[in-house]
Amino acid sequence: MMRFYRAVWRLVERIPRGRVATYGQLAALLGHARAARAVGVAMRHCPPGVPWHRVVNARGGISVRGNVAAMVTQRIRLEQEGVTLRSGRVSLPRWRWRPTRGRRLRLAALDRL
DNA sequence: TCCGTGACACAAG
DNA sequence: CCTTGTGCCACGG
Repeated sequence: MMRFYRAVWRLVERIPRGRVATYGQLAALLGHARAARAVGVAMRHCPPGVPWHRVVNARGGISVRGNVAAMVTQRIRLEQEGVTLRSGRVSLPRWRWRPTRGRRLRLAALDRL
């Protein structure tokens, strides 16, 4: 159980420092283009160690709900990594993580867990 | 098996 | 820019 969530966490761990990915982007990379919401739920149950703060919504904004502390933490951590926010949003063209396809990102392998 | 729950995305107004 | 409304879907009860 929770196969999808675990695949999401593993993928999030691949996001480099100073870069961000969107919920929809991660879902698509996992081959579930329409499961962006599920990715959000996966983030809410993130096990320690997963760089959840590098995941933002399609507009580059912070989507954390009902948790002011986490919301602030995400902004602080992103800034510490050099990601700049303007009006609470990051420029996706500038900071979006673009994984190199091919041997490195093995979707089949990710899907298997 | 059915049903409610979201850290989504996108289109309208 | 903001606010709704709608479509989507993995998960757990």
